[in-house]
Amino acid sequence: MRNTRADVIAAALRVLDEHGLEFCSMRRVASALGVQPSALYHHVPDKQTLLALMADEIIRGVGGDDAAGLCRSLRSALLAVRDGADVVATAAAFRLGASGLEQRLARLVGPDGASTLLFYTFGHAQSTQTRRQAERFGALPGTDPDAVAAGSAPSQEADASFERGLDIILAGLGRR
Amino acid sequence: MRNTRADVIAAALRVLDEHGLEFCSMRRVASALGVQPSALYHHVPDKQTLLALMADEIIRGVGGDDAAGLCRSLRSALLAVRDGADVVATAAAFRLGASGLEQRLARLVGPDGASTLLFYTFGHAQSTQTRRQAERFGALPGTDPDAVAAGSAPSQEADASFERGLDIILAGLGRR
DNA sequence: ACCTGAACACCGTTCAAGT
DNA sequence: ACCTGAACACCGTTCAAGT
Repeated sequence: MRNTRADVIAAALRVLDEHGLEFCSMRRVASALGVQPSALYHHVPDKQTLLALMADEIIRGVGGDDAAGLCRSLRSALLAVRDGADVVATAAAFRLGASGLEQRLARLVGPDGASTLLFYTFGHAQSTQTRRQAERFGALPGTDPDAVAAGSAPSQEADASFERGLDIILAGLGRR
Repeated sequence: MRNTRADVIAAALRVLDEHGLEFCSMRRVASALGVQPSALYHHVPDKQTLLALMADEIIRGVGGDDAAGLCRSLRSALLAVRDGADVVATAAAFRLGASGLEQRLARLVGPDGASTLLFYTFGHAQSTQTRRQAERFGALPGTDPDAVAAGSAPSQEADASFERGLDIILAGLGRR
């Protein structure tokens, strides 16, 4: 037995994190595995399914006691791998609601609160990752080069911004 | 003068609406225009720029007096063309904040309120469009076939769901 | 200015065939 | 069961050349 499905998923996540979603092709995953592209189809029916399996892996272990904790945990899971928010958001649209995460949230804040929190969390994470990549090679207007070089200022402000938006939604949920 | 940049954008939007983002390739836009693929590069530097121009066109005319009206107007613009939410969300990430729409919102509800509302509106619209497409050929679990056939029930519930989430965020914003 | 034709370096996926 | 090799129908983009 040369490779297993778990090997394929792990290799795909490595390629994703190193090169980004745009270059995470079946052919590249295959070559990262030292195998022909066609070999992947023995483990996975198609690319869409592979992306869904990657998404499951990315959000595996997300948890928390309250709504805010759950959202923070989800957010940090999405930000842990390059383009993670994109991968999970796209895949979650097909497999309804990110692996029961929506149900867990719904139990805490109701279905409307759950979807509102999820849309916000995914949107904010996607925006953060897009900005990160723009800074990586483009020098975004209005960005302090030193702060970018330090690598801490952008994520610090992103964290604070996320908390402020979260507070707004939670305040709205409390009003009933 | 055979074709202008506006012709290219219009053709691209037609292809998008008929076939979806997945099949909205430079080659298909070219053939919709009766022209060779390479001809497009006389009007547009690359595909990413064409998508940004399409996004500008999609949200052209979005407006409103208050935050809720602005969000509703944006939402209906996104839903008016197939995969519109995806196209605008991706392009808006590069050209900051959907053509000053974020600034307009920020003036009404502050910067955190603006981004929270935008993340929510884009996320909800994307989810609605993904569901629509799943229903189009896959029969989503838990969906009433008659309601799908009628074509009104899904969008009616989507509208109501959008309003409920909007209310939550606006209530949270009012609390300050 | 606008377009053609040909090429380059890629894609996802299928399928017979090997071990 | 797992993989190779070759093929098919696509991509985005470049570039010389035509009118």
